[in-house]
Amino acid sequence: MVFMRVDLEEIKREFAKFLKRKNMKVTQSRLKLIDLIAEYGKHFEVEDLVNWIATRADKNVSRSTIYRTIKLLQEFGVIKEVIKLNNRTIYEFVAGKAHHDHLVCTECGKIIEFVNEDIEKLQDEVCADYDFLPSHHRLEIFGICSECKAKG
Amino acid sequence: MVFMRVDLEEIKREFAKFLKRKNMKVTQSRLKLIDLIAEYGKHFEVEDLVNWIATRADKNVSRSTIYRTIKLLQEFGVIKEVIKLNNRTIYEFVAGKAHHDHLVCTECGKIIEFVNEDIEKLQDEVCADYDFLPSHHRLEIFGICSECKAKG
DNA sequence: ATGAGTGCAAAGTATTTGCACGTAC
DNA sequence: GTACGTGCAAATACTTTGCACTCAT
Repeated sequence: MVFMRVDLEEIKREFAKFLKRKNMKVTQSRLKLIDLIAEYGKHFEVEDLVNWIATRADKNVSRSTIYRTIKLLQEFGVIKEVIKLNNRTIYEFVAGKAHHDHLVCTECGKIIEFVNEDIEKLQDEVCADYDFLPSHHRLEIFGICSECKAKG
Repeated sequence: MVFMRVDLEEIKREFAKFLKRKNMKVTQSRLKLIDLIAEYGKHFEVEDLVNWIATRADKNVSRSTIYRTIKLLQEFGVIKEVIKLNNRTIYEFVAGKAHHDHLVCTECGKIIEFVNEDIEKLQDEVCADYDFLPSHHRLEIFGICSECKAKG
């Protein structure tokens, strides 16, 4: 269980505003899903999340609604697709976190986050060179983590 | 039609060696696929490639063999997964090319390649900091390209 | 009240696999 | 000759969608 430093209630209030701006309804399911994702943990795959939620008799949200809401939460910005490896997509709950990139251990699957301002700056320079207007980016470095390296 | 500067025959000879090293057979299909991918063009999605190949009565290779061989070609290093966007995977024929990263226009789908040695160096530094042994990486910057920006 | 949201099951995509036949070695 | 590779069709995995019912406004 990971405790988030962010205020979930605050996120839900902001999400409600976001929905209203889009003339969409503020439903129980949509708000519940934020709680559920926060409780589930930081990184997740949709399928695992769906199965986990299915075991919780109290807070049922269906597979379709989960998929539909995840799209909204991505648009809202509280969730991001972070890793695309093989055919798996790993999402991340990023509320209140600065942008960061990832080191992915191909041995044990561990995901290490890092921030490097210089890399970000260089990316902006590259974009400027190509007259390209960046909206977001994804940097994944695959390899072997310290622990797996030690194990051989 | 993109003309490759690399020598396809040379690549096929090397791929044959690679297969022999793995005690696998050097088959017509496996070699043909290299020609077909080179002819098809630089960036491709498997499904499009499969459909295009299906139209060529002379050089048929089945969907299963294409999927199976693409894995081998990735392992061999002549093909890379470059973009993962939505549920599409775009592969790239990278023979004889230096490593590079991509700017992806979310408007028109155009892919611009760039190389930035400084970014690569900084990545190595990050890995060193985390005692992480990198094998490869993928950097995708999404945004609007110059032309689409001009169009509004 | 009414139109958007939900859950279900069915339909789509993309990819993998089991099996009988074909081919490289 | 024999094991590996291939093509086919079926299976799998993930995601989307049509529809009847429900709920937010």
